[in-house]
Amino acid sequence: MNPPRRVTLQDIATSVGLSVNTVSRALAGKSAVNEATRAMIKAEADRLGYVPNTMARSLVLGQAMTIGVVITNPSNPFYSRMISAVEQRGSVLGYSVLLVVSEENHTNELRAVDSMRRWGVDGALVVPVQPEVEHWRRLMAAGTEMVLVNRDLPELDCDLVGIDYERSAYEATLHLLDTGVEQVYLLEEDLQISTVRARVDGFHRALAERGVPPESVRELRVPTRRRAANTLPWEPAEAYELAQHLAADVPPRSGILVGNDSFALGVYRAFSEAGRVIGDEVAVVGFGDHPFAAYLAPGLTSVRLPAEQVGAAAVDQLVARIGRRGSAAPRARISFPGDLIVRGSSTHRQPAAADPGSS
Amino acid sequence: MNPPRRVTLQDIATSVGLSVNTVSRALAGKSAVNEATRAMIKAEADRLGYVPNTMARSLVLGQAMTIGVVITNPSNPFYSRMISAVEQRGSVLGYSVLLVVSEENHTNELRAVDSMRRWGVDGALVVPVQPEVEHWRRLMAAGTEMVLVNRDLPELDCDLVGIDYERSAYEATLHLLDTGVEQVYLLEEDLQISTVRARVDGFHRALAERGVPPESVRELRVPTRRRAANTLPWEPAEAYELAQHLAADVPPRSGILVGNDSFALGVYRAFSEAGRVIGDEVAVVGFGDHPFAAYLAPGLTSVRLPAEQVGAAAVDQLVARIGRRGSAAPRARISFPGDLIVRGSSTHRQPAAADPGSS
DNA sequence: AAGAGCTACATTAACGTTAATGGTGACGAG
DNA sequence: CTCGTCACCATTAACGTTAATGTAGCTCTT
Repeated sequence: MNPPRRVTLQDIATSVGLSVNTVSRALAGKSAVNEATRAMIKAEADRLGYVPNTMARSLVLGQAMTIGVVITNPSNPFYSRMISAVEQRGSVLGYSVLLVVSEENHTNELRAVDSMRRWGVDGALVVPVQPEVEHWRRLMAAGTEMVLVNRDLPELDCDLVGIDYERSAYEATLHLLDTGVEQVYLLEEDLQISTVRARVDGFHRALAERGVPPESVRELRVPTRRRAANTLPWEPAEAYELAQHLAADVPPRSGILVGNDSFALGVYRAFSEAGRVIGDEVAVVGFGDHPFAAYLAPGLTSVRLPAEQVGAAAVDQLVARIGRRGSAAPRARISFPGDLIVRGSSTHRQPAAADPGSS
Repeated sequence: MNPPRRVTLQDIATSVGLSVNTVSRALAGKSAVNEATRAMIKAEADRLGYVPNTMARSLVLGQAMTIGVVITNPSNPFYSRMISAVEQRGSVLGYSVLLVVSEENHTNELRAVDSMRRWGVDGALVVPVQPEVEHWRRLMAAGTEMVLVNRDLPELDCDLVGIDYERSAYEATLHLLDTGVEQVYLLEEDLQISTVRARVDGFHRALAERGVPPESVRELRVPTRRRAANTLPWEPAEAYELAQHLAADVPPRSGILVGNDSFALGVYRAFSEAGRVIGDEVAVVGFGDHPFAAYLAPGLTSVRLPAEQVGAAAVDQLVARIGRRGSAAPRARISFPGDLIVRGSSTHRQPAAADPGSS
């Protein structure tokens, strides 16, 4: 009834009457083993149901064949898609994924660093909660390769794989202005992170380029007061409350750029309740192209983010770093473009498009 | 420039002039160590920046202090919330999380089993892709404790922690009937999994209890032909196409129970485009209470699922199993009730409720 | 035919940790 | 004074794997 003891190389060795090392080399496909012997050993290994012990192997090889992934919140569609890609790509390259969820919480980040160090992961993919960097510095100082994902930490000398939010916001804003809006609003997350900063920059660049006067622009931050422990960090609820005031004040021919599609949900509801028509008198553009974006009425114009590409590229970059350990390669910054998907929410004075959205 | 060699017990031992074992016992808080000596050792450990090597410890202790989590798709809000809870609860109990994403793909499940066995995880939390069980049987036979989450595998003698979908569907259907609908539709996932079966059962029980005649009922399966590798497994697109036909045929005073909220998105769009009013002539009830449910127009009535509770309970159950290894405790089946959140989509002949939804 | 070189295996050591067992000095009891 | 006890620490072995080194037997050379 006791759990069956695991089959080891020793078991196979005893069974076939050879040494442990020969069995190891045979199964590892190395030379200096007679092919007939190798076949015999492999057959016996199969028969006994041998599975190599990764812990023991990692211990002696000095590499864990594991990458740590520190994510803020898997409920964010961007990150959930990214996790899938990371796990898939990692497995192709022979790496397992050790997951830690920070929930935008600094204490959890410290826990993550501790966990990574204890396991001796070869590298870590990190979506940081701004702005502390000391713990990450410790992790890197301990010899763990690290790649930031999506969010940058300017103070940290570390690779970054993410999205060109500045350009995406720039293009989204231009699109908003092209629809003929006269008043422009920005609804952003109230977080001190690089992604928000980049989107705000792109927003400003577009406004400057088109000579939009300051009085035609208003920037708002949606407070991210967390309600419970396990709620979404970017609740539509917060945006909804803010948008209720907006729905009462906003003049016709207005455009709203929202930092993420969840906020857009709140805006939709607030404006709908106020009897104001999105896509007609008010244009809305979001970020993330969440699964629901194409199915709202009207469809939500949104910037599609290549989360899978980001995840796969981040793994590749990290594994490359692991490969050339120690060599102080210069900091890499890989960014992917967003893709503006135009739908009914930003096609003024037109009925909602029938197409679920295409690039 | 080379990565700094990791600090080991030996380093501390040499530094303080004691044996490795004494240092180990001192740091482990065990007896047979002078308190003054212990303090001195701890100080030196801190000074050198010692971090215990989990691999080495796991190897000698014979337990990995790791639980494997095999999830089908983190983009499903239910699973993403569950992952968070699992990771959090696991960390409290001292367990790390090794994540594998199956993407509803059997090959990935085989890969997951292999990974779990190689790592020698103490236990695994599994959301299975029906209906093969052989590989799971192998995993359990190898001594890995296992708990199924959300989806059951009747053929497997294994704990299950999930949702009482039968009861939830029963109640949701009763609610639908209570709103006065005369024709009832069921839109379900086309998957051979226990959750779908349970919901269908609950649906039928409610119909039977109210004596709804067969000609007033229609059951439809939304084909889950995967479009690309990394799309959602339950794309609203599939439901949308199906609902387009429905929107043309469905008589007034109809009710539609959909297996998940993503499908509801497709239904909303199809009916909206057909000029039919949800919540007025057609009632819709979904499953999952996805973040967008409260923000659609009208708000989507949906069954809220306690994903966090399921995740935490699954970890607890697994850890309990690990604790009493080998003792063939009987199969446990823990299920949590869903919570029907009534919103505008199922309040016939009434304007959309102003409240974002409460239990 | 003897040394060189090769093949095919065995032996030994190491990775960092914990558990089991050994040993030494101080102290108290008889 | 001697023996046992206890506190404290050292020594040894073990977990399962891989790498480095050792060795026996064979073949090839000259």
